[in-house]
Amino acid sequence: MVRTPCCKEEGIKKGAWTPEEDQKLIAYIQRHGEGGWRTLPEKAGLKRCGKSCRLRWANYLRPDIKRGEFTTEEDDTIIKLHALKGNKWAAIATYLAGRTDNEIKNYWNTNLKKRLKQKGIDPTTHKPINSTDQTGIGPKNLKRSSSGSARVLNRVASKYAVDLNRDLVTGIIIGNSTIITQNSEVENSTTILLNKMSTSSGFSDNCSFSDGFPEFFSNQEISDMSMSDDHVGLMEELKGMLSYDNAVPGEIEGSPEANIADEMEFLDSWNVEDDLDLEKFVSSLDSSIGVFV
DNA sequence: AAGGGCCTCAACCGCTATAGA
DNA sequence: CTCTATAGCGGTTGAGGCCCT
Repeated sequence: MVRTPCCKEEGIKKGAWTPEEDQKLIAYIQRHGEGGWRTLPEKAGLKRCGKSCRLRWANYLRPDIKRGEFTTEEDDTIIKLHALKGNKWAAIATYLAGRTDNEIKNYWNTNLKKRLKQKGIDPTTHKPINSTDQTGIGPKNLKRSSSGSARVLNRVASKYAVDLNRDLVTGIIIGNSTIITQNSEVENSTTILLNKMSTSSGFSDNCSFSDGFPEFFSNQEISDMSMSDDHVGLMEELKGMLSYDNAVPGEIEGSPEANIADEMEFLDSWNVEDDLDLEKFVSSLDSSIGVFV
C-alpha cells in the first residue's frame, strides 16, 4: 500500500523557520489551540507541512519551554533515566520540566555521551568500557545476583506498605519529589515520607553492596533509623547507587554500576499499566532478582 | 583573511501507535 | 475487523557558527 504523504509536496517550504512564520503559527495556536495539524498550515497561512508546524511548536515555540544550559541536576537525571529507559527521549523528557525530547536527545548525543566515555563508561550499556564479559555474567545471569537498589526499593515497599508503580519508583530513584507527588493520588504520610526521602541529603556514606541489611547500613545508622521516623538517607543511598560520580573503571564489583543492568531489567519487566501492590512487588523482586531483606 | 574541519541543534524523514469512521 | 488520518517517536541530516591553521 502506498503511504499517504503527510502533506502535498508542491509549494511546501522546508528548512529554517522565519520570524514571520513563527508569529503566524503562534497567533493561530493562541486563537484556536493545538491540534488539527494537517489543516493548520492552510488556515494559518503557512506554506509548511502540518508535521513541520507541530514540531516547530513542540520543540521551539511552546511557551513553557525552558531555554539555556542544562543544570548539573538535569545532567544527572538524564544519565540515570537513560540507564533505566535507554533512548526513550520522550519518556525521559517527561521528567524534565520545560525540556523537549529533541533537546535532550541532542544534548545527550553532543555532551553527555562524550562525558561518559571520558569517564570510561559505555554510554549505551552504562558499564565500564574495558569490562569484558569473560565470566559469562551477562544481564541474564546477573538477574539472579543481588541488587542493592532493588533491595532498598523492597525495603521502601515493605516498610511503608505503599503501592509503588513504575513512575513512582523512577521518581524515587532520580530524586524527583514532583513525580512522587504527581503519581500518588493522595498526599498521605507515605507520600510525605517519600518526598522527604527524595529531597533529603546526608547520611549513609559507608554503605556496602553485599547482601544483608546490617552490611547495608552501619549499626549506628540502623539504630538511628529505628529511633526516628525521620528515615532520611534512604533516598541518598538510592541515588548513590545509580550515581556515576565515583565510578572507577575496573573497580565495579559490588558497586552501583554493577547493578544498572538488573536495575533496568527489573524496572522494565514491570507492567506499566498495573500498579504494583506490596505482595506483587516483593514477589517480583524475589523471582526476578532474588534479593532480600 | 581564507578555508577547512568540527560541533551544535533545528528540522526532516520514516516509521509505529492510536483513534475513529 | 479494516482502513485512514493523525499524533508522536527516534534516528538522521545539514545549515550555520566557531575554532584552528
